[in-house]
Parts: sequence; structure tokens; C-alpha cells
Amino acid sequence: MRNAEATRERILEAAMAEFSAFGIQGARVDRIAENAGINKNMIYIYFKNKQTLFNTILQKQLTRVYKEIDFTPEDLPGFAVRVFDFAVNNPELMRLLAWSNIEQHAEGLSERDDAHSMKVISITEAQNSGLIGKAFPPSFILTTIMTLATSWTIANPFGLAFDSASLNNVQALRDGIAKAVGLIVYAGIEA
Amino acid sequence: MRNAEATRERILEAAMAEFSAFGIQGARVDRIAENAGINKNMIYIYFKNKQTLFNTILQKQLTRVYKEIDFTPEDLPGFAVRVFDFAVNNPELMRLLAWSNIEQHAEGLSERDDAHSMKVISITEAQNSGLIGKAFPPSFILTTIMTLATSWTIANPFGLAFDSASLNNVQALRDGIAKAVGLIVYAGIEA
DNA sequence: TTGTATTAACTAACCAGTCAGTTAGTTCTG
DNA sequence: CAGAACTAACTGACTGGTTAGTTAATACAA
Repeated sequence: MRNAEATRERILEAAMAEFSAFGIQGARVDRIAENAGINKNMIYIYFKNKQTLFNTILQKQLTRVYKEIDFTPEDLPGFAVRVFDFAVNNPELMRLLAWSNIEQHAEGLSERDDAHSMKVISITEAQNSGLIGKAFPPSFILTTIMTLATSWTIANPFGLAFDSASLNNVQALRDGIAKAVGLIVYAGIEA
Repeated sequence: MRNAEATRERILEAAMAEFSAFGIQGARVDRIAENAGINKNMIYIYFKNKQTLFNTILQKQLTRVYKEIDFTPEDLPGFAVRVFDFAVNNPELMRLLAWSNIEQHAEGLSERDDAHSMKVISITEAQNSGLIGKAFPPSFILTTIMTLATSWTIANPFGLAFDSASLNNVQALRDGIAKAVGLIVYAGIEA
């Protein structure tokens, strides 16, 4: 079986699981090779080194995030719920983000910054057109939404165990998040 | 200079910096010894191993957190601001928490769980006595406050760079957090 | 048969933990 | 109070195992 593309794909798949579980430092290249069912050297042929492999995966996953979650400034509670669902359904990805944050070797995150700036601008416009309230600055609103929506993932600084029981009723959390975000973004309107 | 207590303290200090920067896996015992200005073997005399050293530090820091931040169910916006100030002023500690979460070797966190349960009970009582609103479940309120208050630290899943500019005006963030928490906990009262 | 995919064996560096031994300080004894 | 006996603090050198990355040789497909 000789198939360059398939081999590359299997490396990426195994590496995603490995990096998500152990981070960059903790990931073992031998283990990735074994789980991918390929020889370790293939990793060094398809990717420069461990760090590059990680960067490739992070890039790919981030692109996926921005593609799969629609940003709707006119419906921020709905957006928050979408982020929440995505985060709860993709714990591997959340862990990858956490690792890239704390191990601080991340590169090429300009895409992330761009996506952030665009959202802040959209929120500003929504405020000016009266779609949402002006009680809070746009960047504050965005940060609040993103952290609120990911509170029940590995991102919670006090541990997921902190409030894991709530995950037994995902719909209740969805409702709570939508309501809380609504209070914040519609503060000052129709009140 | 022979002083067991001082030596132990210097190890803990250097280890805190090391673990905060590199985590458990990434921490280097040799580096801790060098920065503490002691012989590496002393670490193994005073502490069983690297993991035990980490656990000791985590325990100590968590105790400090619970001691230094008063929980006031009758003034949750104030509590949130206190958590925010503490988090912003103790980035090392926030990193330590993040490492202990993601590297999942943490032990002896019953103290943390107890502190959490107590707060949930207090919030429930506050709701029943009409001090705060019943729009959200107690555990939801607590989780929301904790993550909101730590959104501008390493805990932010999308990176601190996500909204680092806001940290230039800490007072504005404090006000925003207090206001947002107020909207959530007083929803349904005096409205 | 030519070049690409793949492999096994190897290397150099690193690192947690150990160990045999030394030095500083304290207690006991005559 | 001298100095021997003892204890606690500390040191430097080492080891066994691990790991990222390399190299040289082999299998295969066109």
C-alpha cells in the first residue's frame, strides 16, 4: 500500500489525538507513528518536525472553526449557543486550543486575529444601528460571549469538574447562555 | 549557610516559577535547582519527586486563593471584581491552574470541590431569601461569574491576545464585569 | 530502471532520580 | 571546656531510560 495522501492524512489524524491529549511537549512522535500505523520517518518527510506538525493541525482546526460557526451580530445569543454546542461537541479541539495557549509556541494566528477584529467591527456596527445595546464595549461583549460559551469545557480555569453536573442537561445550559447573553447585549434596549 | 526551612522555601519559590512557565512535564528539575541556588538532590530530600513538588505548590496556592478572596453572596458583582483583580494580579497562579487542569495529574482537590459546593449553597439561599434573582440556576451563576472574571487571563480559550488591549484599562473591565454580573444575578428583581 | 514511498536501525542529547561521600553544626563526655 | 561522637544539611558525579530527529538500505509502481 503506497499512498502518499492517505499516509499524510493518517499522520494528521493520529497527531491530532496525540497533541490533544498530551500537548506539544508531551506528545510522543513514536506514539503518533504507531497509532497512525506508519513509520516514524514518514512524519519527518511529510512535516518538517513535531512543531510544524502541530502548527499544521492547529491551523487546519482553526480554519474549521471559523467555517463552521456563523457569526451573526444581529443574533448574538444564537451565536453564543452555536459556540457552546461546537465547544461541547469538540472537546479534542478545545484541548488543542488550550495547549497552544499555554505552551505558547503558536504561530500563524493572524487568521484568528483577523476573525476577531472583524467580529468587533460587526458588533460596533450593530450597536450603532441599534440592533444591540451600548451598555458594554464591543470587545467586552465578544470576550464575554466566547468565554461564557466555553465555560463548560477544558477552558474553565477552575476545572471542568467544577460544574460537570450541569453537562447532564445541555439544553438547560443552552437556554441559560442565550438568556445571559441576551441580558448583556440587549441591555438598554426595549427595557 | 545551612538552613533547612529556608532551603525548602527557595525550592518552592523556584519551582512555582518553573511549573507556572512550563507545566509538570515541561518543568526541569535541574533548572529548579539552579534557580533556587541549591543542589538538585535537596529537592528529592524535601519532596518525594517532581509530581509531589507540584502537588504541594498547587495545594498551597489554592489555599491562598480561598483565603484571600471573600465570597459574598449578597454582593456577587463585588465578588466577581475581586476574582478579576486577583486573577489579573496573579498570572503565575492562573497558569499553574491551567497546567493542572490540562495535564490532569492533579490530586487532593477536595478542598476545591468543597469550596465550590459551599458557594452553590450560599447562592441558593440568597435566591430563596430574595437577595438575588432566580432567573438562573445557582451553579450556572457561579460558573458564569468565575469564567467571566477570568476571561482576561491565560484561561481564555482563544488566547489572551484575543483581547489584550482591554487590559490597558483595567478599571473599565472591572466596571463591565460588575455590571454584567449585576444584570445576571439581579434579573427578575427590582425590574 | 528510475524515482518515490517506506522501513529498520541508529545517534546524540536530555533528564528524573540515585548514591556515595563531605561539611557544618550540635551534643555528649571526661 | 576540649574534643570526640553524632546528626542533619548538602554536594557532585553518575545511570538507566527516553526521545527527537537522521541515515542508509529496501520495496514498489510506472
